[in-house]
Amino acid sequence: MLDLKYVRDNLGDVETMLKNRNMAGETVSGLLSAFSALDKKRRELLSEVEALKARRNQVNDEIAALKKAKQPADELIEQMKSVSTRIKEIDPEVSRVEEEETALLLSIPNRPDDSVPVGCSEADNREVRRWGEPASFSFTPKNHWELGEDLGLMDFNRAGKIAGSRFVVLAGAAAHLTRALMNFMLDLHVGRHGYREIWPPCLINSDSMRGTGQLPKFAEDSFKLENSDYWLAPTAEVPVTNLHRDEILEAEQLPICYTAYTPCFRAEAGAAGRDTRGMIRVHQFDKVELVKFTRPDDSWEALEALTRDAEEVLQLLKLPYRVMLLCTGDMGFSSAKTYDLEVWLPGPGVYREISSCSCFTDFQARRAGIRFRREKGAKTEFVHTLNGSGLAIGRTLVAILENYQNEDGTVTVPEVLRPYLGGRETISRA
RNA sequence: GGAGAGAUGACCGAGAGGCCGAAGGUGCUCGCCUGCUAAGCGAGUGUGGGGUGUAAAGCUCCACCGAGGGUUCGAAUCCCUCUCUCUCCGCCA
Repeated sequence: MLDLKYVRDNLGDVETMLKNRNMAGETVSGLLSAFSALDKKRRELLSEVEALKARRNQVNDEIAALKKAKQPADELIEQMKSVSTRIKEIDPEVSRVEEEETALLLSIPNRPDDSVPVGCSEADNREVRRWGEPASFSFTPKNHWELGEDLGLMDFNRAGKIAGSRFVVLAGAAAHLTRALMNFMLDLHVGRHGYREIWPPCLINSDSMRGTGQLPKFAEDSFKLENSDYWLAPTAEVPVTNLHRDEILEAEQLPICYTAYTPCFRAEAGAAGRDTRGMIRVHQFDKVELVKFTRPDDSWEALEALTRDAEEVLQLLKLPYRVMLLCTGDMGFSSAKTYDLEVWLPGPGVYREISSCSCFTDFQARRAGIRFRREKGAKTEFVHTLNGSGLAIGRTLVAILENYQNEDGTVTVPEVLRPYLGGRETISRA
C-alpha cells in the first residue's frame, strides 16, 4: 500500500504510474477522484466527531469532580446524552468512509522505480544479461513431459485421477531429484550466501495474505480452505515476510535474510489454456524462496545481490539463462522493480521464467506494519522487503531434464547434484 | 474434543466504572556525581491519526490496556462474541 499522504499530495504521479501499469484512463481518474472525495469526507467527519469527543471528555471530568464533591451533576449528564448520541451517529460513518478509503488504497499497486522501463507487455521487458550458451543437439531435443513419461519419471494421467488437471506425480529419480534440488539450493543459500533457513506453515491466514498484497485483489489466484480462515500459501514469500508483521525491528538486526523451502499452491484461474502440457504450470509446485528485510537505503543493492544469489543456482547447475528487467506493464502488483531469471529450455526452444526477484520498497512493510528504528528513540520507519525464487524446483527439474538429455534418451545428472543423489551420474528408464 | 487459567507499554507487573496513556520495577537515553569499575542522584523514554505550522521543531485534539460489538454522561475496569497463550485429560503423525 502506498502512503496515504503521498497519494493525497501526488495525485498526478499516481495517475501516470497507474497508466504505465496498463490501467485504463477512465478507471484511473475514477479511482483517484473517488479517493480524493473519500479522503476529504473522512477528514471532515473526523474533525467534527473529535471536537465532540473533546467536549465530552472535558465535561466528563467536570462530572467526575462534581460527583466527588457530592454535588448534583444531572444537568451536565443530560447535556452529554445528546452529545453521545451524535458521536454514535458519526463514528460508524467515519469507520465506513475509512474502510472505503483503505480499500481503494489497497487496490493501488506499488510505484515502479524510475529505472524500470515503461511498457505494456512482456515484449517491452529489457534483457539485462545472459549467461551460458544453449547447447546444440545432434538430435531433436525432447520436451520435458516426453522425457518424463519415457523415463517413467512423471505421471500426468494418474495425477489427474487422484487430484485433477494441472498436477503431476513425480516418481523415482524425478522425486529424488526434487529432494536433491531442495537440499542443494538451501545448502547454497544458507552456507554460502548467509541466509537463515526457515520452515514455515504453508497454511496462512487472511491477515498474512493481506500483508504481502495477495489480498484483497487477488483472492481468486489462491486456494482458500472451507470453514476456516486458512489459505494455501501461494509462495513462501507470504509466511516468511509475515514473520515480522506488526513488529518494530532493531536497526542492527537488518538486513534480515531468510530462505525457505515450501510447496506452493496456485489456482491459476486466469491461465486457462496456457501451458496445459507438462509441469510448467501446475497447481502445486515446490520452491526455495529468498526473503530480505533491509533498511530503505540498502534495498536496491540488496535486490542486485538477491538476484545474483538466485543466478548462482543456475550457474552451478550450468543451465543457460538470461536476466530480464520487467517493464511497468508486466510487473507484479506489489513490486517496485523485478528481475526475472529465464532459463533456456531446448525442448520448446525458449527461455522460461524460473525465478522472479523483486524489491517491494515499503509497500508490503506498510501493509504488514514492519518497521525499524535507526537508533534508540528515533522515529519508526518502514523497512524495505524483497524476495525472489531461488529457485522454482519444478521448473529447475524441467530445465535439467531438457538441457542434460542425451541422444539415447537418458539424462546426465549435473555434477553438483551427484552428491545429493548418492553419486548417481545418469538417469535412465528404471 | 473436554475442564480450567490468562492476554496491560521494550520487558516484568499493579489497577476491578470517572483523579488512568495507565502505579511500581527492569531496561534504555541524557545529565550530575564518584580518581577506573560497580553503586548513587536527577530528568526523559509507546503507536497511529486529525488540526495548526513554509518545513523541521513545537502546540493541540482524538484513538489505542488481545480483536470486535454492547451497557453508561463516562469502560483497561461491567456484559456478549471471537482469537491466541498456558495447565490438566482425551485423541493423534
